[in-house]
This record gives sequence, C-alpha cells and structure tokens, in this order.
Amino acid sequence: MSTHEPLARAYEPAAVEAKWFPRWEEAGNFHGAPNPDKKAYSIVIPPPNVTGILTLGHVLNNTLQDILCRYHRMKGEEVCWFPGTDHAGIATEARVEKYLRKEENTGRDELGREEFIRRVWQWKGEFGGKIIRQLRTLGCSCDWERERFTMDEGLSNAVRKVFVELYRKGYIYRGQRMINWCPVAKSALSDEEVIYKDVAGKFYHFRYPLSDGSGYLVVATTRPETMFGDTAVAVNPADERYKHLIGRTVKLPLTDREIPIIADEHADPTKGTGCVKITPAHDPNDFEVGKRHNLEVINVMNPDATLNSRAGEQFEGLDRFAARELCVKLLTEQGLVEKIEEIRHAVGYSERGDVPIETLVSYQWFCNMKELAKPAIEAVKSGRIKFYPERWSKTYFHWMENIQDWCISRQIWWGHRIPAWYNDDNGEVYVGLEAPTAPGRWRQEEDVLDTWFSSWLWPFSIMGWPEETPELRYFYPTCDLVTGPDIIFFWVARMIMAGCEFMKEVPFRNVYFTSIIRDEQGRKLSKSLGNSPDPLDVIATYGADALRFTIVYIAPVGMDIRYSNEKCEIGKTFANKLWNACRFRQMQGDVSAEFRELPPELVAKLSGDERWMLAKLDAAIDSVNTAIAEFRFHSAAHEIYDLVWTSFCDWFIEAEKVPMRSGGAEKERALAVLDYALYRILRLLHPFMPFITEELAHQMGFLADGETIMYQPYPERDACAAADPAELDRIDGKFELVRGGRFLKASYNLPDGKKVRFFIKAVDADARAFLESEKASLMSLMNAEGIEFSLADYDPAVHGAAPSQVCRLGTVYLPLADLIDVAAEKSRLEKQKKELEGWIAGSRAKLSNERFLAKAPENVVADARAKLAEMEEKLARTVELLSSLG
RNA sequence: GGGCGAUUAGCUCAGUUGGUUAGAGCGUUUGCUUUACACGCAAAAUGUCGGGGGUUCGAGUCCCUCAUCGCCCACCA
Repeated sequence: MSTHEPLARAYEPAAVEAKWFPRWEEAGNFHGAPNPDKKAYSIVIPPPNVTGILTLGHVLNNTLQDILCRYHRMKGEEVCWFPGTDHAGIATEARVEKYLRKEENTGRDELGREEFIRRVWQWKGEFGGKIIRQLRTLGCSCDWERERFTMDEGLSNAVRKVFVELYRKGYIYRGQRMINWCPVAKSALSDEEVIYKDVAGKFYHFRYPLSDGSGYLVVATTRPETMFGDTAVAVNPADERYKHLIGRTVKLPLTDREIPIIADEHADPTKGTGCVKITPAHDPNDFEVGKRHNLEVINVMNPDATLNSRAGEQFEGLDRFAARELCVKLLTEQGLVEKIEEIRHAVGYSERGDVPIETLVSYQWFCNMKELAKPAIEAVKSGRIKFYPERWSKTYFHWMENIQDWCISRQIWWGHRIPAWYNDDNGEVYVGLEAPTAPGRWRQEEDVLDTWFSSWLWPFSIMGWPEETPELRYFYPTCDLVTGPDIIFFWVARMIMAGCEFMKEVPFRNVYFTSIIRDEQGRKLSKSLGNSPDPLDVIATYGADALRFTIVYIAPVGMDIRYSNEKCEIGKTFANKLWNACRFRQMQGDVSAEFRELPPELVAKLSGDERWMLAKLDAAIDSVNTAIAEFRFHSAAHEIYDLVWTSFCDWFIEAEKVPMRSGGAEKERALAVLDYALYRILRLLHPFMPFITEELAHQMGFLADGETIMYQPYPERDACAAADPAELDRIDGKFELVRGGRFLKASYNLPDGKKVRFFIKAVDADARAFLESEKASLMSLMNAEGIEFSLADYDPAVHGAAPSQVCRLGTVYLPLADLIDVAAEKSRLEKQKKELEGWIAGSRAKLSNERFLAKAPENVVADARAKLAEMEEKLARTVELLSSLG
C-alpha cells in the first residue's frame, strides 16, 4: 500500500504547507452549503481591515477559529466559515491619502469626493485584502468563495435598510450635541474611539479681573487656548467666598468681552479656587452648564484644531498647542498668571489619529441604543449567549446598562454615505433607501457612517440579508465567535443588539475572547516599538503548523500571552518528533490493514503495553474533546503534546521494539496497534496542525490520493480495548522499575547504552511472574544484557555490593562491586529513609485523627491507608538495604 | 472613584468541582551517535504556591485583609 518515498530525516514544512492548501481549496474542501442532513456549524470571521496585514493577534484568533472549523468538520457537521474584510473608513482613508500624497503628490482635497473614492477602490483592488492571502498561508479553512467586503453592494443595502428602519423607529436622529472630534481625521468619533492616556500636563491658574476693577477671580484650566470660548465663570451658590460676586461680570483677558459670574452646582468649592471658567463649546460639563444658563456657545476651533476667527486676529490660524503657549505668554506679561502646576492627567486621544481629541459641539447623527440594548442584555443574562471566559459578561453588562447614544456620522468620504437628503427649498429632511423623487432641490447628506455601523450587521449581512437566503436559514445564528476582548463594545455588543433587532435572534451562541499577545517583557506588540514579529517570517522559519501549535500551546486561559519567536521551537520540534515517529514506523514496513479499526481477534491478543497505549489514547481523546467543547484550547494542545511525546514516543514505541524484533505475528500485531494509534493521533491533531497531519496521513498510506484527513472522523473513545485498571497499574509499575534501573546507571555515570546485568527482587510471587514475563521488555528498555529475578533478598556476599532502587513491584539492584560508592549509596538511602519516615508520620497522624475518619469520604480514607501501607513497605525495604551495606 | 485579572521552580506558565509527597516546557548540570528523531535519548537539581488572618479532618484551590503589577470603565474646571 505504501508507495511513498521514505520520509526525510527532518521535517521541512515549507514545501508540504505550500502543497496542501491549494489542493484543499481546489477540491472545494472549505466550502459549506446548506445541507438538511447535517448539523450546521458556522463562524463569521472578525473582518480584518482591508488595509491590514497579518499580525500575531490575527494568527491566534484565526488559528482558534480554524481549529473549531476543522474539528466540527471532522465531527461530521456542515461547516461554513464566512470570511471577509472591513472597509475601515478612517484608517483606509488615511492610508490611501498618505499613499496618494507620496506617489502622486495629490490627495483628497485636490481630487474631490467622487474621484477620491474611485482612487480608494482602485487602491483596494491593488493592495487591499493582503491579509486574506496571508490567512491562507496560515491554513485557514474559510469558505473563500463566500468572501465579502463591508462595502459590497449587498452589505451596503443592508446598511441602508437598517439606517432607514432605525430612523423610522425614532432611534436614529440628527442633533447638535457635544461630540469627540479628531483633528487628524477631521471627523466626529464615537466615545469608544477615544482612548484615555495619562500624560504630563500643566494646570494653569489665571486671574480674571472683575469688570469694575475691584479685583479678580482665579480660575484654573489645563486648556488655556479654549478661553476665547469662555462665556461665564461659575461659582457654587453655597460658596460664601463668592456669593457677593454672583451676577457681576469679569473681563475676559485677551478679549474685549465681559462674561457673567454665575451660580451653578457644577462648581465644586473644594476643587481649585472654587471658580470655574465655563466654555460650553469645548467641554461636556460646561456645555450642560451653558444650557442651564442659556449661555452662548462659542466654538473657537477649526476642524484641524487650529483656532478660528473667534479667537481674535492674533490667534486665528494658530495650532491649539501654539495658541496655548501664546496665551500663557501674553497673560504672564499682563501679570494675570497666578501659578502653573505640573500635573499628570488623563487626556483623550483619537484611537486612529493618535492625537488629543477635541470635545466640541456639532450637528451629528446619533443612534439611541437604550431599547436595542434591552433584549441584548437579556440574551446574555439568560444564557442564550455564553461568554468564555465568563467574566467578560460583567464588562458587557456594565456597558450595556449604561449605554449612551452612538454618534454614527463621520466627516469622511470612504464609507456608507448616510441615506438622508435635505431639501434646500424648504428645509425638509428625507431618509430612505433611494434618493427622494419628490420635486425640489435635494442634497444628500455628505457624511458617511461609522465603520462599525456595517460591522454590527456582519453575521447576517454576510449571508445575504435582507434577502431571505438559504444560507441565512441554515447557518444563522452562527455557533461560535472568536475575537479579542478589546472590541467587546465596538463590535460584539453591537452585533448582539443588531441580531436581536433585525433577525429576532442572537447572532451567535458562544463568544470566546482570546488573549492579548505581548512581547517577552509584557509590552503590547506595536509597530513603533518594533516588537511585532511578522507572522510570515515566523512561518518561513518555523512553519505554519509550528506557529499555530505554539501560539495555542502557550496561550494561558483568559490572560495575556508572552510571546517570542523562539517559543515556536515548541511547535517545530513537536512537528519533527511526530514526523520521526512516522518515519520510524515507515521503516518497519507497509501499513497494516487494521489501521482504522482493530479486529476483535487482534484485540484479544493485545499485550499489556498495547492496552496501556490504547488507554492513554482514549484518555487523551476524552480530554481533548472536552477541552475543545469548553474552549480550553491550550489544554487540548498540551494533552496531545504529552500523548505523542511521552506516552507514544518515549514509552510505547520503545516498548514495541521488542515485539517488532521478534517478528511474525507479534510484529504484525505491534505494527497494527502502532498504525491504529498513529492514525488516531494524526486525526486528533489535525485541527491544530493541519498540514503535517495531512501529509503524514498520506505518506503513511492511511489515505489514498484524492482523500483528505479534513473529512475523516475525529477520534472518539474506543471501547474495543477496555482497560483493566490493575493491568495498567502493573504496566506503570514496570515503567517505574525501568526508570529505577536507568537511574542506577546514570548515578554511576555509565553510558546509557552500556549493557549491564540487573537483579530484581519482586515484592511477591505475582509480581515476580509478571516481571519475568516482561523480561525482554525490561531488558530492552533498561538496556540490560541480563536480569535475574528473585523473591529472596539480594545477597552482596554472592553478587557483590549494589546500589538499588525501591519500586512498587520490587527492588532493582545494579551489581557493581568494583564501582559502588558505599558511602554515597548509604547517604542516598538515609535521605530516602528520612523522607519516608516524615511522610509516614504525617500520614499516621492523619489516619489517627477521628474527625478525618469521620468526615472524609471513604475512598479518600481508603487511599490514604493503602498509600501508608505501601510507604511502610518501602521504608522497611529501604532499612534492609541500609543494613545490607553494613 | 468603580470593576476585572495576575502573583506557583532561574524564565514562561499548568494545576476542572478543596483530598497522595505541587507539575510541564525552556534554561541549568551529568552521561549518551542505543533499530525514528542532537529539532534527539537517558538521568538529576531547584518551590515556606506574594504577606497575614480565617473556614475545614484537610487549602495552591474557598472567605477576609494587605501589598505589588496589569487591564477596563468613569471622572478630573
């Protein structure tokens, strides 16, 4: 059956990985389609920005999704993983603007709206979606035929429909409100797009002279340049210090305006001087104060955060930071600066622009979220949607229960243009799917929608909504969502709201929040720090399988990951280990016919080692299935790693070399079990390391050309070789003796390969009979040329002095009369004796404690008794050994 | 200010509902071309599980408290 070339000595992933992906794709293995005979399993990819390139965050995120998809596919479900990209309004617009500026020295302003948008599409066609190609390198089994983009026609329809519906429901409205303004994007932002940074700043205390010349008030501010927008000074009505000033006016420095001193609760007498300058246009609190007192709202800034004409000739056109310096300089000259304190304070930054945002008043479109949030809160409360780790639901509830109106309009061009039209003749506003047909001079809203206003529809817009497609009926709601906790508000919460509102059904059942990847020092990965490895380089060095496996293997549950490229050695060496296990098997001859299932007559003849291996395999299979069901991916990876490396390679293969050497039926049986185990291992591992497992399944002859491991059944516990615990324990006892013997050799620095003779005193006749039956195995595993079994004590007078190891099936001696260091051996045994005595004392104390006996469960007490007896036996033998050394 | 998380071997981390003498990988030390694998094999060493208190027959695990570090939200004229 095996017609393959012998496996190379070391695994080289590059060629293998490059080979399989196109084959899978061409064979349509990734395609999912409604199939009433199968259970549906679907995932939507968190759409990466169309400008994006693959980062380690994507690697983790998409590896986990791929594991889930491949797992469910092997479980026989109809799997569809919907891929696509996000148009990422502000980010893309900035990116293309930069590109045009560099390449053609042109840009937005020169090109105009229509042409600019055309150029963005052109850029997208040429450079966009790079990340989609990179995801293939990683092995992602998305249904690539279904790739979508948030600005595709269908998805844009969905956006318009949702906008119109929410407008008609009265949730979406246009209004003048205080918003976050990004001077770089020159656009409004939502609250979520503002990140607060603790930065060094100055707290300026200025004197505002009373208009009547009778003195001054001191106000404190961190933003001197906004003073041109001051329209009052507030004091607390209960503040005795200033009561007499209420209703009077101060002269606003650097201007010719007089502004009133007003009484308002907002002024906190305990803070600063108790006097607050009120700038309604540039501070949310002041805006509220302004409304209460009917104050004028004076916006002193241009969209790019330079000052405008309201700041006066000297300041007009100055950048806000330059204006700040000039303000302080002029006020200092006028003797109006009381003091300047150095402080650290939180300043809101634009997430994309990475500059301080301005809060200012402007006309924007908003969506009232209160009603939308209600069913979405309920969906998580009731458990219809589950979060993993569960604690994120607390974050979710807190945000949802205090949800604010969402500012959805952006003053950029790249995005979904808001389907609202203004009639310049009569001021009428029309909102609809298409332009109004009523007569008049209609002008469409210039603004576009927040990118997330399309992303929140992703789980159903990607399936064709608002059309009633078969995909929607079959694959919606999706099953699992895998994403980072950083977008729980931006995306996850909003998708749940949109699903409940427009589909009347939650968009997914489970949300798994991944870890955040950091470098070895715990810093976030970022381009500017230069600590963000390119996954493509990592794949070139270690292989995609190795990267996938490693990142899952090292990802702690619900915590940040400390990543470094060197850690990919874990995955790389593991792949190589598996490769060589197969290589070894291949060198023993062709694959057995029984690799899929062991026939009963063969099962009846299995050796203890073989049943031990099958038991280990079953236990691992159970653990892996449970772990995946609970999204404990790293635990599954560890389980498989340990199964392959320790149980299969270190013990089982080594043990099976004995029956394989003996040839004939023994060998046949050994090879059948090896094949059976290997094929199960390959399938168990496939979701984690898709390439190497597919390659080996073919190289070994488990699969024929045209077949794929992707659609072979995922291993389930196999009752064919139900394990007898007593037998498994005996096999473990044998391995313990092997370790004992190896230890003795190592203690005397004997080369591991040196043939020696051991003496084993068994604890009883049963143990002796079992060990004698395992003689060949023991000799092989301990590299011995002879073993003498006995029930009688070891006699140094006959065999010479010997170091020994006390094990549960017996004591193993290594007769080395001329080499033994009696003093060292005695001290080692003394140490062991002391440890045992300590343990026994503790155990006896516990067992003589009546409350322990009364309250502890029976099995715990029984175990303790058994263990104590064992330890006492071991102590007795240790004492004997000591006395035999004289 | 509110919330969440972390603190276990030199490093990075496991340790499901409390129940043997707390584990793994890397690193370190020693010895090895043994019928796959030096990307390997065999063996060894290293821990008052952050401090303190409590509950319990029994605590790395549950409760309280303190400390340090990190994240999120809110506020900061």
